[in-house]
Amino acid sequence: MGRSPCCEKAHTNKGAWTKEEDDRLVAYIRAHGEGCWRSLPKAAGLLRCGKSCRLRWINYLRPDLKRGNFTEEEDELIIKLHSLLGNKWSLIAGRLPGRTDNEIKNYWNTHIRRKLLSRGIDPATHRPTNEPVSDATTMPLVVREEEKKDFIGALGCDEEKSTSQERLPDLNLELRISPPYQHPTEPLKSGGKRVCFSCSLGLMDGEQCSCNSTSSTAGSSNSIDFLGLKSGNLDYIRLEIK
DNA sequence: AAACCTTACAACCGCACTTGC
DNA sequence: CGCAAGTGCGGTTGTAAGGTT
Repeated sequence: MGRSPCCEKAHTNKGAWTKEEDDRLVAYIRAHGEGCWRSLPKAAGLLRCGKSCRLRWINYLRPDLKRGNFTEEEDELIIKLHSLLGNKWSLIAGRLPGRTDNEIKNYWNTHIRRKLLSRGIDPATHRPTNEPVSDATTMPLVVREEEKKDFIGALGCDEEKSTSQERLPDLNLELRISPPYQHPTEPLKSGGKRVCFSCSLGLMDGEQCSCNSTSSTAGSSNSIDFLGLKSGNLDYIRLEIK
């Protein structure tokens, strides 16, 4: 017996949402909060599938959505994050406040792909389109042989100790993006300034941000080039390995 | 003005993952 | 441990709007 359908398709509306449906959904979520999407449509008096309600809320009705055109800074950030993360739209959206994964995905497919192609860059690999394709160059985060050694070294695992028969331990290469770690009690580096994540990623500048950082304005020569996002020379060696 | 084409984006679908029993 | 339900994600489709012929 297979999985039951997520909703009773015979009794649900499809297609574009009406103003009345939007109002009902917003009113219900304001009163009861998000969650339990499966039971929400019935409780809110909507003839919609729970998934459809969730999508409508997340992508269109949420009050914290930015809407409007993407800025040049957002464009560049999306390109750089995509080169790091690939088609992980939800992760990319997590770095762009007020933007949704669906919005970024659509924007990528309609605008940025073309923009990169016009620059002679393959949007899938982020490499020049005229560059010969090989296994070592097709994936954004492929670790080449010489770089594997760096990884092993960074993990504190001496390769010489592992015989060819010995199986290397399974590595969890789940990547987490975070600013360089600074211990709260450690003396401050970088000219006595702490690193602000928003500023170093270019999401805010020193004046907008409450970090009071004067040296972290996007583009400033004093600011940290986090993972090479500013220079374009991606530095995944510094990505934290769990 | 009409037909056709292109673009943009909302919405759907199916699969994978997580969680609870 | 296995199963089912619930949820989230990414790929794809449908269609309205605008542009071109």
